[in-house]
Amino acid sequence: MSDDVAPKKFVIIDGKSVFYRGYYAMPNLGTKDGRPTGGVFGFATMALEVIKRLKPDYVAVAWDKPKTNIRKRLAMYPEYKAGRKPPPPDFYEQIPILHELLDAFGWPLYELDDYEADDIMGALAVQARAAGLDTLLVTSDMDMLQLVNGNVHVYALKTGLSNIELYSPKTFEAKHGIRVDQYLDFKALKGDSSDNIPGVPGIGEKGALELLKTYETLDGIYDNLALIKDTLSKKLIAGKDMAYLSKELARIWIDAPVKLDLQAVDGSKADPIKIAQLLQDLEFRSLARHLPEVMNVPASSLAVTIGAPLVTGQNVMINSKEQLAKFQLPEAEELYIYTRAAGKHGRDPKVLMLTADGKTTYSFDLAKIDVTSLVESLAQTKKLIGYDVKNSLKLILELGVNNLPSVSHDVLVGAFLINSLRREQSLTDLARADLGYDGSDFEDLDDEELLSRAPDVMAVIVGLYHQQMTELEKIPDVLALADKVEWPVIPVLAQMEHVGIELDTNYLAKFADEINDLISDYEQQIYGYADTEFNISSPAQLAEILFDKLKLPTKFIKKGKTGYSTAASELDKLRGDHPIIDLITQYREVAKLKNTYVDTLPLMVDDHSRLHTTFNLTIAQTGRLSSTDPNLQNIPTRTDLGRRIRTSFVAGPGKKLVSADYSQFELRLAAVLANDTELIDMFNRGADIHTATAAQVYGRELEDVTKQMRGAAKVINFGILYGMSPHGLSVAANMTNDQALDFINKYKALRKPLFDYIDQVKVQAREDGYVETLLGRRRPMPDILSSNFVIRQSAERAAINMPIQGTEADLMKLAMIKVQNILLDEYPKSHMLLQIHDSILVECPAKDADRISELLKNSMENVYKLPVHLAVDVSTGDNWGEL
DNA sequence: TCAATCACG
DNA sequence: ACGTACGTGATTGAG
Repeated sequence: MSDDVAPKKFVIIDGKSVFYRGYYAMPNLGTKDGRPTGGVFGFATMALEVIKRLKPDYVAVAWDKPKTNIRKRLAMYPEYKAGRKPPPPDFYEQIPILHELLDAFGWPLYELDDYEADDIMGALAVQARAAGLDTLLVTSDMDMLQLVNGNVHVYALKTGLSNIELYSPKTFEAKHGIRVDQYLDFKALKGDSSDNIPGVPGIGEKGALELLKTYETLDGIYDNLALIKDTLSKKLIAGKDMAYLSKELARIWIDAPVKLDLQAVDGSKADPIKIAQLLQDLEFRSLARHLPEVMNVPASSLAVTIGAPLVTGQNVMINSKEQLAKFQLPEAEELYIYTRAAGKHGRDPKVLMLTADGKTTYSFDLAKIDVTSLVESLAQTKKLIGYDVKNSLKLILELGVNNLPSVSHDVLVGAFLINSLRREQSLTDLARADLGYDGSDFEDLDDEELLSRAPDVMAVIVGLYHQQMTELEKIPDVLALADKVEWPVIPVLAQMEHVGIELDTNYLAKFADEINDLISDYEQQIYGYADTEFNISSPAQLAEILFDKLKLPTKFIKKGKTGYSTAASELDKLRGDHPIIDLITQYREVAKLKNTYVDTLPLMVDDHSRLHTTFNLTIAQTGRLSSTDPNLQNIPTRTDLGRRIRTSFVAGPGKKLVSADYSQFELRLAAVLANDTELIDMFNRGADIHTATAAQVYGRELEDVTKQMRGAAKVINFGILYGMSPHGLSVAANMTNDQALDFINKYKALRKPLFDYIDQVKVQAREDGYVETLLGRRRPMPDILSSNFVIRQSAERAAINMPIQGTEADLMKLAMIKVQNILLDEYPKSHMLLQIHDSILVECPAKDADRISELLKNSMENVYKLPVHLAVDVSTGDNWGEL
């Protein structure tokens, strides 16, 4: 292919359909000062994609006039497009912005009274063909297929905002069995509910396709009515007028009085600087960043608009003993720090960088020098500001320094505290999003490159820190939470991750043998019943065996996208129908244990047989920790077999494990948050809360409460914290819907303050757009105003739960800080090892076990002044399974 | 990469 | 008519 032969490309965008996409996909998108921008964002995203992918020479945008009266079609059929709702006001607010954007691109907008966008596109396409152009129509409207021919192509909008795909006639044919030129006749028969085009009553998609496959065209069908069976031909005769009317309604006109002016649609007039400014103003930062690449212009030409280049200072590289000996820590009390370590669990320190203000950065090559004594002095005198400071503190611990500096700010955690919904987590992502950084990924640099770019890294951390402090000062509660909880917990977690927990791999190896025997035993039995070997772990294959081969009843079984569910809750409904069900359940239990724990945990221990998890502070929307690699917060406890995994977690030689659990932590906190004095009193009297609740709901004496009553009360006591519905209760407590409804009503009357509180949280979420914990941690709740019922309800349940679960998380962190302070002071050989949301696990010298138990109970129960008594249970043993 | 499943609080 | 309890992470199979 040579350039002089290739025809020029003319892209015509169906503006409104693209705009609508964005408008509905991102209903909440807006600038900080409140201008809605969802539709514009959709259009801008698509516009960049069009430039990048289609590389057009000419571009035009077709638009339905806001008050088009589409007179001609209405004259034919007054109901045309009836029943369409007008778009809401924030739709129109965005139109002037769109005009600005089009102006920057230099793309003309074609709109005409009495003509729909379709017709304008049709007319332009025909004229473009005459001018020898290749025309690419970008739209989600399949009606455009009418226009397809050798020079006119349709690009369909696929899912997502920047996804366009050539809608080729061949694919169309393969999928539907008719050609694109039969599309208009197809629509004439089938109709279109969205445009209110009637079609032939009684004929739908299937019938229309069949007829057209046989008789080619609408005329062909009516010429051969005699050959069509009676029931169908009657419908066709009755609907003949409607069919031909529909055809005219759906026909795209090509005679709209628009004149294609190649000068006007010349795509090369786009002004990258203007576009960049506008995108920046609309706060579409990621789009702005991609602009240089999309428009094929140097990034530097747009640097001023898409983000000020980093102000970086000088780099003082320190990679020899001599240089290190001369080095003196800067005077400042607060130091910025960034570190990198390599190897399993960061065992191998590589890079350290420090600065007091970003002007002079000291970068240390840890492969060449030992900074232990430097780091030691750091610990005594400095407060740190960094990115993922926990990681830096672990590097310090790794060097053998146990006295950690305190944390003054962490830009990773800070970004999360300010907005937990944002996706950016890596340093590079944060720099790009908040500082307009447009360089390469810091994470991709090798150690040497990273050292040489230390001033950039530090400039980013300094920049993020100042930006975040400005934000945090506007939300003093969150700032206080950061200072009291979030920063101080970081060294605690660093220490826990560093110490790790011992795993008895011998015990686990023996358990593995048993498990393997069990698994092959279950496998053989299952294959026997199935009369074939298959992959029991594949839900697809399992469903086939159960429901096709064994013909088990599917009446009550949930159906997902991929077929019938084989989840435990569904299999439970089939118990008793076939012995294979119980076997599958048991197989799953042991297979899970084997794959997730027994086989994998031993591979992750260090030289001392200890496991080191990572606690993440910036994942859980409620403020809880999460644990990864391995996750030590979901070690089994609910079954006998599972508990044996816990047994393999042991105390080191001469030591004991002590666990301390808050009892009914969340329900107690709910009582406090709702100020439900009766519930608080019950807790403070030391009552069995579920039995007492059941007695109240059923109007019985305590001793007359049956197991079942208590069980139901327990379910709702927990369910209430998650916004449980009557249906949920009936399933979980195994009662009928009516019983559940009745139960909930009585409970509501009994716990009025609790329900008032729940309502109030929902109101607050709607008014403020966020909910918060007792200590001020926030969770944004954008979906609380969703027009989608299901999404809105789900947001309401999350909103109800967050203050409770989040306050639990906040207080637990406070308790850990308190415990750690005492341990460091008085029991330096004792260490917290794990936190599992409402409990902590401590390892201590055997002789200290009793005192540590007492200490934990005391510190945790008195962690925060509350009207409710917080009860903590402690227990001691040689392994976790005993506790 | 996603969906399904199941481990925990 | 819809879907049905919050918050996580790891593994597996399949596209």
